[in-house]
Amino acid sequence: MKDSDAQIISKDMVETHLRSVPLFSACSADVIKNLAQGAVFQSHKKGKVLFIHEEQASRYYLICSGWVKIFRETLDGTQAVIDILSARHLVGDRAVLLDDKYPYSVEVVENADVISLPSHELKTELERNPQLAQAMMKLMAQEHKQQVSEIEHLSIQNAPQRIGCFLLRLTTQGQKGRVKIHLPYDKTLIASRLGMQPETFSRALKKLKKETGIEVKGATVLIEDLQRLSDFSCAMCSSNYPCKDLTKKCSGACQ
Amino acid sequence: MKDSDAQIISKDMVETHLRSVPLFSACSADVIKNLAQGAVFQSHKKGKVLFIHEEQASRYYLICSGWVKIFRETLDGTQAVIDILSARHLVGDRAVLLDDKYPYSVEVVENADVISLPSHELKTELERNPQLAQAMMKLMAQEHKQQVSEIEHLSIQNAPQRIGCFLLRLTTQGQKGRVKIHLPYDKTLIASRLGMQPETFSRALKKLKKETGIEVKGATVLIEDLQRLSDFSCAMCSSNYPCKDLTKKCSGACQ
DNA sequence: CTAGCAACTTGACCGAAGTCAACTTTAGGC
DNA sequence: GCCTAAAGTTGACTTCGGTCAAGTTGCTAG
Repeated sequence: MKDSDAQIISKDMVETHLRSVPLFSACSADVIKNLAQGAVFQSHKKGKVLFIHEEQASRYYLICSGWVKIFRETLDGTQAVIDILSARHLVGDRAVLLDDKYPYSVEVVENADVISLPSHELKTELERNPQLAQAMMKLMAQEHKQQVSEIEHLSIQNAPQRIGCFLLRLTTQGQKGRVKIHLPYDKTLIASRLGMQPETFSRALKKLKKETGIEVKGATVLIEDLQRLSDFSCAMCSSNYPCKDLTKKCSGACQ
Repeated sequence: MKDSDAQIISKDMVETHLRSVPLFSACSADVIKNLAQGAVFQSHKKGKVLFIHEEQASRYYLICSGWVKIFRETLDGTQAVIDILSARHLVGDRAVLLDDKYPYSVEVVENADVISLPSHELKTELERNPQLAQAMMKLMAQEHKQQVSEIEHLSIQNAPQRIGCFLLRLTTQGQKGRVKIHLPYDKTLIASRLGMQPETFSRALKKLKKETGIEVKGATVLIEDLQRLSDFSCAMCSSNYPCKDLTKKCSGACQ
């Protein structure tokens, strides 16, 4: 069985997908057409590696569905999972700017449809299109903020708090009280995303249940009291203290 | 005693400092002049806070000398130190792009000369100057790479390895064999920069001595064998495995 | 030169998370 | 529907790093 398929889909489809990316949403039809040159749509199975760390970056990728894992790996196989991305996210686009090697590896972790795009078109478009460059800078500044949060979480939150924060980010803005959520991918994967072992995840989730009254059944989590979960998780998180005040914007704040 | 001084220094001086920043090095004299509008040069003592997390960002800062600490803080006072910057670095410039609040606090940790600059001029210059925008994107992509490394280090390196990596980054490219280096700031501060307690730092450094044969006397560290230190520290670091091969570029690689 | 204080070190202890192994549950392929 | 493999859980144990307390060192202001 093949673990990937280069499919012929219409140019229109590719362009529709491109337009769905926040970075490109304000681009004119012409710009989208340029960016779409040389695009290849592929359906990948779990396990497919899109590219690896230190490989020269010649293409970048748009995730249309499924999930991909961004990670780095030491010689002995220890992995550090940097992030896990889903639909409408780009990956590998940073290396384009620097004409450099990819700074990490990317692997499909839930069957994914992906559009592979040549770096060159994006690079030239960024050079001649100030609006796009502006959008790119904003996107990067936004992601910088999130990475700073990530570093903070790794350094000062304990395992149950990191899980709590993760759950809160799965809720949608403005929800209150009882909320039911569905874990987007394997618990083992969530564990590595949060920088802990599966065993630790399992035990920490148990502790979180006891501390915040959430209920867990398989991949379904019932949060009995959002505020209580937020109080517990955000105690060790600087994200604007209103994070504690769910009526404002907890889930958004914990970024 | 005042802990800061707004000094009148010549416009020329300010412009010279601006030109020393990699981001601005390729800018024309006119652009530099624009950016320098409303600049204020200040000498700050240790402890001075430049700005705090969640404050609306109206200015950004250029460090001319000394050291400043970028950090986030929870309600109970626990700090996560994100980075520690010195001369020719900008801080607070990301928030400019987003017209947003600062995503962290910044405090002077070694008496520092700082130039405070209005966000507005940078923002308009980035909008109308594609070369500058291009340079900004490259800078951000570069820093993104470093932050990914930071996340990796926090998740998979232990305390002695993180210290080893820090020491390696203090050596200059291409050095070999015996190297003498000077710690740039307090050990306590290095400890927090590396996400550990001062006691842990002290013990981990002792362990690093035993494992790699380095010698420590106050703030002076004598690395007997760079390769040996690199082998030990970079075992838990994905940064291009040649990192292990110092003849190439270890210190640069561990970024 | 000296007093005082901050930085640093060391020891004893504790708790969080990692490791290893055994076991249960779940989900996908035939 | 059954079988297998992977995912998840649990227990026992270890290790690393944090905490608290008691030093020591070293700098600096007077």
